[in-house]
Amino acid sequence: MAELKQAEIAKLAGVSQATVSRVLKGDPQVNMEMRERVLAVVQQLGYVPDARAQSLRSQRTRLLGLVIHRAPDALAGDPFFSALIAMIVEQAGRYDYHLCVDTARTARSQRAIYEELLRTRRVDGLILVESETHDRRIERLSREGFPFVLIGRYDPEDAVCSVDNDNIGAAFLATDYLLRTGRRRIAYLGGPAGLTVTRDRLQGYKTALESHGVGYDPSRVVFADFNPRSAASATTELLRQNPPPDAIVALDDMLAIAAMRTAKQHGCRVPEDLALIGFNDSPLCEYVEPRLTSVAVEIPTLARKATELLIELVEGREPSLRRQIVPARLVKRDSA
Amino acid sequence: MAELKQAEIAKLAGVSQATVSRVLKGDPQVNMEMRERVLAVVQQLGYVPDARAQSLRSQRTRLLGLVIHRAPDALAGDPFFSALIAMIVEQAGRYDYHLCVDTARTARSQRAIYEELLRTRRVDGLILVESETHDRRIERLSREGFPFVLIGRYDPEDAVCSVDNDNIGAAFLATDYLLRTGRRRIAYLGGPAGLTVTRDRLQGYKTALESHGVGYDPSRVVFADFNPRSAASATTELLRQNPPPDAIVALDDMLAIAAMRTAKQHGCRVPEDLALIGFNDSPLCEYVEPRLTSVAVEIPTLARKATELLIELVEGREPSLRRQIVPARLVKRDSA
DNA sequence: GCTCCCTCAGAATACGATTTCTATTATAGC
DNA sequence: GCTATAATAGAAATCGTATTCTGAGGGAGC
Repeated sequence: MAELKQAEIAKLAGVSQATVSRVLKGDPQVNMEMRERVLAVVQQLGYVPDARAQSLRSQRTRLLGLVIHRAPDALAGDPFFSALIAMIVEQAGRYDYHLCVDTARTARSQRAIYEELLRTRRVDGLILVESETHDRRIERLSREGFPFVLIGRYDPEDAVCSVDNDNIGAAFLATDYLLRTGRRRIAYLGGPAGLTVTRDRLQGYKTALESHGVGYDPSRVVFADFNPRSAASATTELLRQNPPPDAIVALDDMLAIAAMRTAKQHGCRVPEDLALIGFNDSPLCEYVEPRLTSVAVEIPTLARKATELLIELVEGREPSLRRQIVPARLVKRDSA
Repeated sequence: MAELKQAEIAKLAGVSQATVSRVLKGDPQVNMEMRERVLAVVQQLGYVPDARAQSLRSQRTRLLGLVIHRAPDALAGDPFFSALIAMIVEQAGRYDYHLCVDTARTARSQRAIYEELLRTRRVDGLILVESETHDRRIERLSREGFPFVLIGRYDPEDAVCSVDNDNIGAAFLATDYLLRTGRRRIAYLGGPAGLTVTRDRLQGYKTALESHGVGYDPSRVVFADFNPRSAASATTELLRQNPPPDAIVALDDMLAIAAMRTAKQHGCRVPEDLALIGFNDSPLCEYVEPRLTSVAVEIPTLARKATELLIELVEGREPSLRRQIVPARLVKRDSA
């Protein structure tokens, strides 16, 4: 099978190469007879245009980028990301885009990877997750005018396109529920302190406490990295207090489950002595004992909106809504 | 910031564009003085070559493809794939390759996506997972001479490059362990019957039974799709038998955990009445109650070898080993 | 002193598509 | 019947880099 190019098709169809291109692009300026002649040959040979050449000429790769800021092993067990990736891929596919996934464990390699993706023009746009409160990537990308969408929130820059869970509302929901069911010594187990999501949920937690007239006690707030050891030691710190908390709102299900294990090891009964609420409503929740109550964030919606928004930016349309909030809801199970 | 091209750099450094290209490619045929002059300008302006142009000219995109044959929602909760993706990305990055992830839920879209990735030359090579016993993708790719590596095994074609867990050995390990601990009515809960991995592990299971002189009973073998309902109903089918099995070897941890839940709902005690062993040693195992005994497959090793093998193929080197087997080991916990 | 070869850098071309420009033909308008 | 205009397809330029081809200059060998 000889290498297929538009030139070959053109020769076989007895037209010029420009015409072949026009037919394939659906240009209306080409008459029926020619169009059919070309399409016949294209069909017969199964010709598909070379994406590399298209990319160069059109300055578009039809590739979107997703960079995940975690070491591969911290990512490995996390169902949030496989869901996110799957949904973005799915959604991008609808518009004929593909997804390029990268990871970057260290801060240095993070910058390098953004530099590379941006400068080499390998991708048309980027989806960012796990933003920090002062995020150099975001400032950089904004300055360069490179299309990107944030999954999460970013305060300083107002023009940044973002799609976010209603994290403040979600944490409020969880904390409020615990308060209503009689808990009073509610602790907050956050992720890394620099993450926007950690701060937003802390905010919702505080607001709920206030609305019930329960004092906010900073010693009941701890932070952990996304690994079991860190989560366990943070939980232990909470449980050692006197009196110990009677409930924990955790940043995500993995942390909540790690806390559950630790609590059990300390002889705590869940939910009698300690109520637990996680985030993400991951499949895990159903499988642990007791089943974990969790705040469901709609990952598919999040992914869909982010992807659509990014594609709008990439294709130069002005998005109708630059910031979108996806509501969350509490899924009650047995742990709280 | 004006558009940066080699031509601009060349002008500023007072050399030809060809020289700039040569310097950046590390061509030894260019003397020190010029090299430094060019590099100075490159550094100063932060110039990085355009990947699209490089792709067209060199006929290489430096992109590898991974196509996952599951509906996004079946993928969502599965930690195996996030681990796999993370590790492949990591490994590919070492060689300056990126990863493009696609999903394809239906058979038709599967073929379309392979067609597309292959014909458009958007990726340099493909990693295939979850191969079937008669896999048209594989035959197609082989015929076209397109570089690809299989994670899994494929019998008919001998020249196919693949990296696989020692699935037969692993299932033997699990089954043998159950037999040694006194179980006799051991069932096998497989995935979709067409998958090679389902068959290979069935093979190991059978061999172990035979080696202990325990008869193989086909009614103790059931298959399920990768979703909780399917797993639950397959398990129920097993438990309804008389006498019911006293152990289940499941194809993966998700299935094993689904089986565990179902068994509990039927009033079965685990492991007293029913022992359970899963596969993948995912983080889940630690979190369920009782903790799940599982066969650990080394996902990082698998991903690393597959990626390295694929890159060898892509770059036209003859790989030293076309088929590699990664050993598995049993991680004993509380469920068996 | 001349040739030969070697080193090295610039000029030119190729990669495969898209798009602008140009030319041809047909049609309309008067 | 002649020009103005549209419709349409071919020719040519372009995207930014890699590489082949070409030529200039210098050193070695006789």
